[in-house]
Amino acid sequence: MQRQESARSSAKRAQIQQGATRVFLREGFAGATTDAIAKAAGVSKQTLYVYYRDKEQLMVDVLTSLLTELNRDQAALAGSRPVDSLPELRAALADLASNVLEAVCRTDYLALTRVIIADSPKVPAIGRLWAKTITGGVRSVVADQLEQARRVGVIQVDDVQVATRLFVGGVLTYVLPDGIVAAGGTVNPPSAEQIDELVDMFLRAIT
Amino acid sequence: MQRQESARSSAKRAQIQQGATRVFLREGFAGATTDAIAKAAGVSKQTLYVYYRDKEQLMVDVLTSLLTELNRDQAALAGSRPVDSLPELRAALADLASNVLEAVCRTDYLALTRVIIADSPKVPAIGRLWAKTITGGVRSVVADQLEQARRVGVIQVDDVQVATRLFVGGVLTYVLPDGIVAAGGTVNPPSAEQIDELVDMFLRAIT
DNA sequence: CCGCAATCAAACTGTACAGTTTGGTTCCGA
DNA sequence: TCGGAACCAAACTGTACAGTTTGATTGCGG
Repeated sequence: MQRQESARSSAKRAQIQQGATRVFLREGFAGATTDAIAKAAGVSKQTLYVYYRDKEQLMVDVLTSLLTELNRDQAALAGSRPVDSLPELRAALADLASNVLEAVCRTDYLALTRVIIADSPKVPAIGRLWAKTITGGVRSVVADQLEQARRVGVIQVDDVQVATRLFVGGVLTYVLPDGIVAAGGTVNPPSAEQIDELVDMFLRAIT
Repeated sequence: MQRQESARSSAKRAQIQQGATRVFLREGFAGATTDAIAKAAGVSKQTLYVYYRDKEQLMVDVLTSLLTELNRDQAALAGSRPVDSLPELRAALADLASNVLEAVCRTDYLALTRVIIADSPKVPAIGRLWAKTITGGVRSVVADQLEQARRVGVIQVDDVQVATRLFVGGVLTYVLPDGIVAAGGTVNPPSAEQIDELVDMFLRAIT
């Protein structure tokens, strides 16, 4: 039987998680020393090993938490309003795009992505979780929105999946490839005008 | 005065580079031990340090070579035919897309990307080189093609840059986010039909 | 107030690895 | 055939670090 964790000890665990998160995102797996993690968490190294078998399991826990949290945020976007006119769809897509871009531009997020990419060969489970929750998540939100618009005849499009890829790809390309290699530097998301232009162009393709 | 390198010694250097390339792409910077590199290159560890000051400089050299080589390949695509009709543009874009996707799907390339992303915080120069040559390179090829088509009136589009992003993003999204975290596994590029559909859809946006 | 459980700091152990040193071997030019 | 330059294998050094051990300290339930 799994032993129940007391309030006190689960608080400690959270404290460790928080500290470890900071260090892992800043330094990556290899660069993060257990001493640094313990210090960042305000916890003795020894305690750290009471809660986690080893460094790898700690990182898996940290990344899993971050991903599920991000996934929750996304789910919030997901319940996006049904549309029944073109201007409404336009607004919905622009909104979606700017939300996603803002989220992605947060330094944390870029750091997380970098860490996952760097270490996914070592911890494939995390890579798969990432693919499912994040990229897959955004795609499914957009696809749902488009599918709904198609059903009510706002747009005409043969293959919603292809349309989704075109849109999501176009949006992400503003930030991803360059932002991810730009050391610690923040990336600035594109302006509202740029987003609008992209959305307009995309809509022309599917109306 | 810089001493001239003999034919013999530059052959050794190339040999070291080749071995190091294999190991770095497979293991990343941290994971690649100098012993493994020496063995893969068929060279004594000692010789390795005759040619390179340290591991970091060796990796910079390896990545720089790979990037400039890739850049050359791309330049070959760049001199793409001018078009003066829509079907020609369609064919040119589909061609471009399938070439790029094929290149990107090669395991080497994905591994290279992963390594660069992982280690760019440590070696920012490489990150910048990557951004300039690869992502920037593809974008500029596409932008040139579109600009030319616009000049001769084949397409109408306000902002060629935005259109370029939409297209390149749409194309890359087939492979990048998932392929890069999928451990060593190869990714299969999308079928010709999928590419065609994407191109058609894109063209509808800009005609 | 007692005693146990959680925590702590700090020192310790073992291993992995970058980079060096040593002492030979091969090969090439004179 | 000699001498030196490039190369080799293997052993060595120093450091960084994951994980452990030790022995003291705190704080809470009873």
